[in-house]
Amino acid sequence: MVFQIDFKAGKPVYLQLVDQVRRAAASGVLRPGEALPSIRPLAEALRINRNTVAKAYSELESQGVIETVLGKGSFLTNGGSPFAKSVRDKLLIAEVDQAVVAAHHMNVDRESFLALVGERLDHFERKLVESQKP
Amino acid sequence: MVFQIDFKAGKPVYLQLVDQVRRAAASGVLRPGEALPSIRPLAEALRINRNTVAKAYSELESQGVIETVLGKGSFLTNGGSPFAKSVRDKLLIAEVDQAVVAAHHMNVDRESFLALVGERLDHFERKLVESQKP
DNA sequence: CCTACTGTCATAGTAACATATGACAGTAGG
DNA sequence: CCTACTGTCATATGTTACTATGACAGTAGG
Repeated sequence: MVFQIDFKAGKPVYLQLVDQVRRAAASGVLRPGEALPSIRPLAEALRINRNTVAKAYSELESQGVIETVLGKGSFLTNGGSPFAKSVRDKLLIAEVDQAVVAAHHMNVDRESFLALVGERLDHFERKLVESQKP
Repeated sequence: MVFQIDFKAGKPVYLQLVDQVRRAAASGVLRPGEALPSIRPLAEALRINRNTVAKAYSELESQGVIETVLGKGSFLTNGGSPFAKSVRDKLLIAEVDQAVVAAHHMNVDRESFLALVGERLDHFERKLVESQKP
């Protein structure tokens, strides 16, 4: 698992890490129960501070993506966020709406947009299958 | 046009305004050429600072959503963002990916997700039609 | 011209983010 | 037990993002 930090991205570093771990989990690159890189080595590899990685992991734990045990490490949960369904639905709708608004504003028509969504779904499904082969 | 600010949303106030104006533009609630609320009255109505509104409008102008004339006001452009197509595509893909990852992570399957996307497209198309009637 | 509106700029204070460092606590293996 | 690994906490520091305040500049109409 290789992570990548962009300092001039405008987005907070710790949130970049959160997103990438979530993506790795969603695409199957990281599997349930699997251990994440430990804080100190990962911080060194990414050239960022221990506390920044710790903050990202802490955020991921509060989102229910990982579980962390003092002295042992952090591990992917077997899936299923801790959010109530209604809350999750609202979050998902908000995400979808943002993409839909962006498409509208860029004059992307319905068919093109649905095609793009299909493409991206395929893209992640492909990564998921690949990661389960070897 | 009524805007709504949530101070405990975690998201910067000026970006909340940007999103809402973009949504209003995308859904047709605001039409090309139409004047936006002027900075000071809007700031007062929303109980936020004039400069916060000004910053939102400035951001919207740099995104090509509105045009603003000193002493006259700010107006919706007749559409078409100033971004090059490739840049726009990357932005749109990033938006879509974020929604797709969220869906994956919430164990929402492909069909349900596509159904949701269709729903939200309908939702905005409906608002667009409604706003063009009267 | 003057007043009332428009947006704009300069400045300053507060909060968030990231880093750096040191100390502490639990776990595993020699 | 001791050492080396894990995560956690507290504190300090610098930078940047955000918000707030007041002064400035262009426009329109009486």
